Amino acid sequence: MRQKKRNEFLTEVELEFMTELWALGKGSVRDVLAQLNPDRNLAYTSAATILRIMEQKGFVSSEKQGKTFIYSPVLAKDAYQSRTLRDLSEKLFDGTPASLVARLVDDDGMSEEALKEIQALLERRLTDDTP
Amino acid sequence: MRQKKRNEFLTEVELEFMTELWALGKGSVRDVLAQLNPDRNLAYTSAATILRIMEQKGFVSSEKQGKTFIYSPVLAKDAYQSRTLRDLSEKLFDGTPASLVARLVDDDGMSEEALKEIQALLERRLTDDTP
DNA sequence: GACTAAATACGAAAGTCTTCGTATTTCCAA
DNA sequence: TTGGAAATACGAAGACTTTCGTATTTAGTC
Repeated sequence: MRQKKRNEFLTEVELEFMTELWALGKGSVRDVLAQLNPDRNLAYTSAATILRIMEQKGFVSSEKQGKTFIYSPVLAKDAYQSRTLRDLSEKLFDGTPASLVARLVDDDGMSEEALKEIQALLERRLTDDTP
Repeated sequence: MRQKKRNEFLTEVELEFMTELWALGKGSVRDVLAQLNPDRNLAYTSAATILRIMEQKGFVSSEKQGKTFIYSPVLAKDAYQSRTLRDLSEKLFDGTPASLVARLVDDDGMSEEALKEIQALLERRLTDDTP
């Protein structure tokens, strides 16, 4: 029927965990659990399972410290951000990143400051490494 | 165990279908199916099921034409793009859209043309509606 | 009104995701 | 060295997604 899918993207909970690991640099199950919103109320074993699966999928690696696994991101946040934007641009913005930015800029949420910041980035990018 | 989640986002297949409906304006099961990549090889009944579920979820509406349902997007593409960007910005870019654009601009995949296009957008936005 | 091709309705199957409980392993302190 | 607390391993349950086959409904034709 349905074929197995090899997904290069994090699930919702995996992203939640990875975000904490990116912030921490690395950490044990308990470390990550401690970073989550207190209302989260996730069982310790659930967190352990999630990290174990993330390692199976290759998103994190681990080393033992005493009897505890210390997990580290294999995938850098920058790289994952790029990967995600590329995918989103393809799937929802006709493969043209400019239209993505257009939508973002058209939305009200952006301050003049933020707009200028981006403009400066572009300026730099266009002048710095033009062949 | 796990609580029901009321998701405002399209699944992968739903997005695939919605993309065709956005392009078509509206269409029957057969219309949408005809737009998909020929290699897709999806059974007619599968497509019908997907659209029926999308209607249950409120993403599309339908009207009968003869014995056929004609489906229309309820959610506009623009609005969904905004919704998606807001979510992505929150979850992966610390809630600062500027950092999202920064990542996009730093990536190699972008042509000078695309960069300039974005620059023009920002220019326009900054000059047009500054109070 | 009955027939038939086309459309819809629905349930089931297989995969993924998320959560947790139970069982097992492991370190270390007494 | 052994008892126990803490950690890991694993299976299972329940929700969701995607796909399709079978059953039913329906519009239009003779």
